[in-house]
Amino acid sequence: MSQNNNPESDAHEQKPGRGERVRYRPQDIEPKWQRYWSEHKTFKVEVDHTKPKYYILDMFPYPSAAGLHVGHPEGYTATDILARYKRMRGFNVLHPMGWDAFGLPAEQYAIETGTHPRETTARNINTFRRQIQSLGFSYDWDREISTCDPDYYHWTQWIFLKLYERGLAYMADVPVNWCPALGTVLANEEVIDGKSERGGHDVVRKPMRQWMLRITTYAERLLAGLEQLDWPESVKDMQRHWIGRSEGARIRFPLCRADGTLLPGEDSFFDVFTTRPDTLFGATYCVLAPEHPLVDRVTTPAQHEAVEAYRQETSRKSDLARTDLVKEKTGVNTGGYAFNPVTGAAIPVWVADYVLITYSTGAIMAVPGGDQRDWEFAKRFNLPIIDVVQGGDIDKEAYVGDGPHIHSGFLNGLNVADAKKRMNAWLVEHGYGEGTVTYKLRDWLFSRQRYWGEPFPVIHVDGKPQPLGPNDLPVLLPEVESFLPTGTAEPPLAAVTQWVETTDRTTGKPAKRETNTMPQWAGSCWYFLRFIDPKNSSHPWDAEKERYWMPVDLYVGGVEHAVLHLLYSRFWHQVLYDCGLVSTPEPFQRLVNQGMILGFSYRYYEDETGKRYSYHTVEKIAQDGAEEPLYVVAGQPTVNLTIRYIPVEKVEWRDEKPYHPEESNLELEPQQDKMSKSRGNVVNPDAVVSEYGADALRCYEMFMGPLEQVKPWNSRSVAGVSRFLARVWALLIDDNGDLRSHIVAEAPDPQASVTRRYHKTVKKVTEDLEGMRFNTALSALMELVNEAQKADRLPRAVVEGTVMLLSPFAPHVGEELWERLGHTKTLAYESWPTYDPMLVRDETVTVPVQVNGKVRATIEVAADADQAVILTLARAQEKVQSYLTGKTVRREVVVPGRLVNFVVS
RNA sequence: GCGAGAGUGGCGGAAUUGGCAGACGCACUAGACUUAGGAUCUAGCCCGCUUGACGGCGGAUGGGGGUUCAAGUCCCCCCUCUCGCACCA
Repeated sequence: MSQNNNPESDAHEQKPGRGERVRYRPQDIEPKWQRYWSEHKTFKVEVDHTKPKYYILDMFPYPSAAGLHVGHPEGYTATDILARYKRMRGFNVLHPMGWDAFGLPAEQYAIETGTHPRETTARNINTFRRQIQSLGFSYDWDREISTCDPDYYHWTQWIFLKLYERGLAYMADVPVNWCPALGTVLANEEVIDGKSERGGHDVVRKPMRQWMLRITTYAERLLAGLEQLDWPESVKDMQRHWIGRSEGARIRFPLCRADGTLLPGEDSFFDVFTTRPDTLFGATYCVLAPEHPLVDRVTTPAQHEAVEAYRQETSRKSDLARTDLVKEKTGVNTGGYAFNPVTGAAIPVWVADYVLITYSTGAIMAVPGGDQRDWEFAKRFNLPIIDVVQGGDIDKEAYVGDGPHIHSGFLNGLNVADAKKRMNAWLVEHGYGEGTVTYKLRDWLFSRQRYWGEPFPVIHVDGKPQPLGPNDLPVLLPEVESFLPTGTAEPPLAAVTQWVETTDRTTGKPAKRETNTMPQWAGSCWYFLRFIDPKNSSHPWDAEKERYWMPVDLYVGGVEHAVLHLLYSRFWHQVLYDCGLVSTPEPFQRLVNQGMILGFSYRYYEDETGKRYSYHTVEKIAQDGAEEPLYVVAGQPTVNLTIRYIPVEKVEWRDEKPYHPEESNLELEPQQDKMSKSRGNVVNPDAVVSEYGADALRCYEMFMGPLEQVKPWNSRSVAGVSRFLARVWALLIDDNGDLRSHIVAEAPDPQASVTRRYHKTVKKVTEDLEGMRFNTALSALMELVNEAQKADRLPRAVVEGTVMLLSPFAPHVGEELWERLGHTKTLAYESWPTYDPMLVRDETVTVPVQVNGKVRATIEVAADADQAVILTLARAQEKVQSYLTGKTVRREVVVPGRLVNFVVS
């Protein structure tokens, strides 16, 4: 493997510094301490009932071929700082790292190159591990796990069996997102605007036999469980929206003829869901989704052709086109009728794609007077609109507000809430439906037609799925000849005949193995439980260890997992809780999302002929319904331009402005974008480590701004933080590499400003760490160091405390200085410094004196000076006098220790 | 369209929650030390007016209004940006 990026290789050839000064050299000390931690297993933990536990977890990465980018260490640094801080506060800290190692890219790479995904994955893991370890994180590496390891997926399969036992796993024919280019089915969340999330290939709908997990059974609990979690409100909201609970009623509409007589037959009806059962009197037509099974039966021969044509048309439409809001509503009359149970009227049944087969029953009753979508449809096709709730103007739009019901028989005069109750009772009484709850959440499509995933512990006997027993686990992933998709919907495993063909142990009958594999989410649904007991070969985890460590106290990761990973994990955890296998109903007590780190990119524009344009001459034209605007040459709207990027390192800078390297007068447009190869704005952490060291990278990532915030990477600022670490170094170590002689063993002088600053800093850093305000904690440390630089004597206690305060942020510097202070073992378990509350308060304070709210003078007073003293002193100020003479003092505001304000006129 | 969040110097960002706006850092300017500096140190650095200078005066937290002795912070209206969701009946 290439050693080019190894932080141990010395990029900075020693220019003999003047007089051979011994300076801060991260290249020397960082590998030294990383080796120390690793050899001494400094961060190895076990259950210890004498200490409070703290489980702090990072979302484990998918080890991609690209390696770590600077976004990863942001969250990892934050958790590492807290892990180190908590250890020094006496907590038994569980802080593990592992790999989410099954996944599409390794398999796609295998398809392209024939390299086994296992090899690619192992290589990528090694890179990731090396990079992560070069940053000095205090993980307990003895707990490292990988989801593609049979010792791990053994238990993923085991949990699947638990789900199956409880009736939560089943097979069904579902219209799935079939992606011909990838040769696989994608989950809804992997499809964006009708294209595959990865690669942007076309996706079509196709019915297939699939494994499903009944997550909908847990909808209510997944919703309720959110209440007790210490998570960002926005994430909870996203989950609530995703679950999408809505209360309403199920109403049965029998099919009928134009004259209102019912059609015969068991299946001559359809159900609709409505949140507004109170508006049933205003239901003037019904709409079935084009995919609705009853469409054929409802459609009259005369309308058959038109309906068929419409269904064909919609099936070809992408989801994007179907949900495009700007377009007009479309639909076709089936010619059939439904019986409005409350009015007795025969109302027409239409087919329209604004009704989605995937939500609820795939059919609606249309109340154009009370629903804007129905109103638009009714206007378009001249369907009747009845006003059922007073308060709006149905000539202009549907009225969705509250008000007394009209034209509604027994509901007349009631408000919406009462009318709903009344109607629900009526529906039950007459057998036409009932009040009910519907969720947007759908059952989880749990199989993929892929090779690189967990095999299902299932065989098919006589065409029926049969779970294997726990002793048959793990079902190992077999070797395959080719990773190419079979071209059909058949998964690659189907081609491994020897593996597929098996026998049922209990009956001896021939059986076939399930050839689908589990989705990538499976492994990440429970990895935090395996970390608790990663080597256990007889159980997924030990129950007592689970009781000790769970729940995860703090979970840090990107917002991109706000819904899916976090919802799926919660679902599995609740099931495991019901099985009595875990002791907490929720897995992650506290969640924090780190903000994305952006990179500066530099763009220009190009037309078809290759002519380049600067952003000064380019105009953006927003397009309806499209994400990206159109770029044209200003004044020439016909010339369509393409965005081009110049990689950061190739940009030419003149007068602080970026220019094209080949066209020197072409000024580039600086932008802050998500880091990506195509934009040429990716910052590689290895490069930062080799230039400035891991401690500087860590500190810079924290110093950039609040953790949760999106923020741009600025390479020059890393140097500033690196200088700070060098100043800390120089504060303790002289040019010969010895401890500075002004560091003295004497007790700190409580009057010395550095002592007071130190105590304030202990307080500030401690509070900021508790509140995860790493940026302000670091600036407080910088202020302390600036102050300490001015002192001619530094008490040892202050110096040691300062090193300890800094050590969670810059652990290598921390350990090295700690050692040079004469200590022989790691500072990782030293007691966190404390402060003296008396020394945190200044004895005297500077108080501004305002006249009419403008500061005119400041006075120095004792911190506890009373109002009278302050006022007398304030009045005595010459400057204040000059503003008071000739004026009447209307009011005197004195906030002790804060300010004085004279209100005069 | 709906929901959430955010707008503070040239830049990243601070501001004890209503009390001196701009901490800390970057960039920049000047100086010192240097054979050298993309090293280090010292000082300056929101904007405008004014002063020979010390200084003085005024303005400023997206825009407008309000409450208050006092507003970046609280209230109302508007604008912009970011991120989710998006025909969910």
